[in-house]
Amino acid sequence: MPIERRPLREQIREELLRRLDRGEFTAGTDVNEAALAAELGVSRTPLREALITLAGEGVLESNQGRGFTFAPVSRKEFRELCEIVAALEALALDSSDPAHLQRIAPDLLRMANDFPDSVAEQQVIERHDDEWHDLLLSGCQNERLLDLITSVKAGMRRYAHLLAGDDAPLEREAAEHSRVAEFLLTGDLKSAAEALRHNWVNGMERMLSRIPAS
Amino acid sequence: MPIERRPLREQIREELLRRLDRGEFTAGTDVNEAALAAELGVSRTPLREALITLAGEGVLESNQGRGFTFAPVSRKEFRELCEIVAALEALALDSSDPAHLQRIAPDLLRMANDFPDSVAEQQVIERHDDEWHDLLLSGCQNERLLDLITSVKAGMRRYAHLLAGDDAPLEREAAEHSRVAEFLLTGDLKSAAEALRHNWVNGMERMLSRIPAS
DNA sequence: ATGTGCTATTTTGTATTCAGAATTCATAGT
DNA sequence: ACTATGAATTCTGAATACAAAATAGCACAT
Repeated sequence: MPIERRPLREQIREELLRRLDRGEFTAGTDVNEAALAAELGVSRTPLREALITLAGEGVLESNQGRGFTFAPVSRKEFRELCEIVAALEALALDSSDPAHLQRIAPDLLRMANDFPDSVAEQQVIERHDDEWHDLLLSGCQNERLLDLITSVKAGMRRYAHLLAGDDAPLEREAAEHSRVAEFLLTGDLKSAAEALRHNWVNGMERMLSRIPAS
Repeated sequence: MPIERRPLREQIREELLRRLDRGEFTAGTDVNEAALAAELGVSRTPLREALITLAGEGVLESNQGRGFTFAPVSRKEFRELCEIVAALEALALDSSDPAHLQRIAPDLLRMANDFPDSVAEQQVIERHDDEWHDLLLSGCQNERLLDLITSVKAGMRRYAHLLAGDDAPLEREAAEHSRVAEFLLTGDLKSAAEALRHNWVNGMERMLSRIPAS
């Protein structure tokens, strides 16, 4: 097996995203580079590099002379992000091999049905959801598109922990995933893409109330 | 007037993009940080920061221990990028205020008609095209989407200079812009979005032959 | 001629240092 | 008490320094 060797900035970026998932950073507050670097046990240089990429993904904002701040959450932005991801995943579906989609449809259906029960911790639920979407897009040949989707989703991680603890959405989510999978089974791509978009928009509406009014 | 004060990394990024437009960097070659920094008259730190953001936008690739290389161009990637931008601009149109679109439609039409003549230099043509698209999206409220489009388009700049010198596409482009504008005039958003997508896909097909076969 | 192992050089990745901007805090004046 | 002014401090932005990895060159063996 190849030994993993990745630049520090990437590891830092991922660690920061993990902490974001856990809600360790409150939106709107600014980053103290020296303190954070010390906490992570690295120097400011690779930390800043990670911060810059995160700023490019919309997770942080950078203000001249004032450093980086965790971008404030807002219903407006969350709506915007959902619309973007919906469009991008729909495009990815569009440019996937129909045969492949039909092949993975049973797996998608199975995954949708045995969704984690509501007592599972947030982390598990999210991972499950991610895996479903990853499988869904596994046939997309447009690499740039897949990268882009990953990047935009990173920008949504700030909202992840706000969802935690609400059970109702879970079954709903599973039902919608099933719907998408069923359309794929019958080869009805158009409807599948539509259902997928509906999943995002609907999921968004459900979560919206949990986001503090700007 | 407020004095402009922007971080060095942004200025460097833009300068690099400008040079890319002029075809000063050949795809596939790697960046020598020290040399480039010296040439730009800055230190390696802000240069690397710019390189990292450009890598995030797909302009560069970064390999562990080997630094940054200008991402190679390929027909496949160009096709991918066009599809993405087409989808994103269509979404932007979708989430624009119809009234505003109808209001700017005459201007869009005018701009499309007095496109720069074929002897104009590439720079002028590109600027004109950009302005048209900027105006088109001026009514889009989805800020994240606009940022994303800008970012993806940055990734396309590597292909800009490959197009230079071909006249035929020009009139064609103008005609298609007119079509979009006319649909907007009549308020037919659906068709306008369709025509816009066609413009991207079509423009792509036209340019494809100019890209060296991977 | 080809390949292997070693050394020297170059280049990246990270740490540290330095200068200047922003913020804070205290003080003086109203 | 409240505002304005200025020094002290903190923090960022940029430059420099250092360590480790990669590359290139060369001698030597096959």
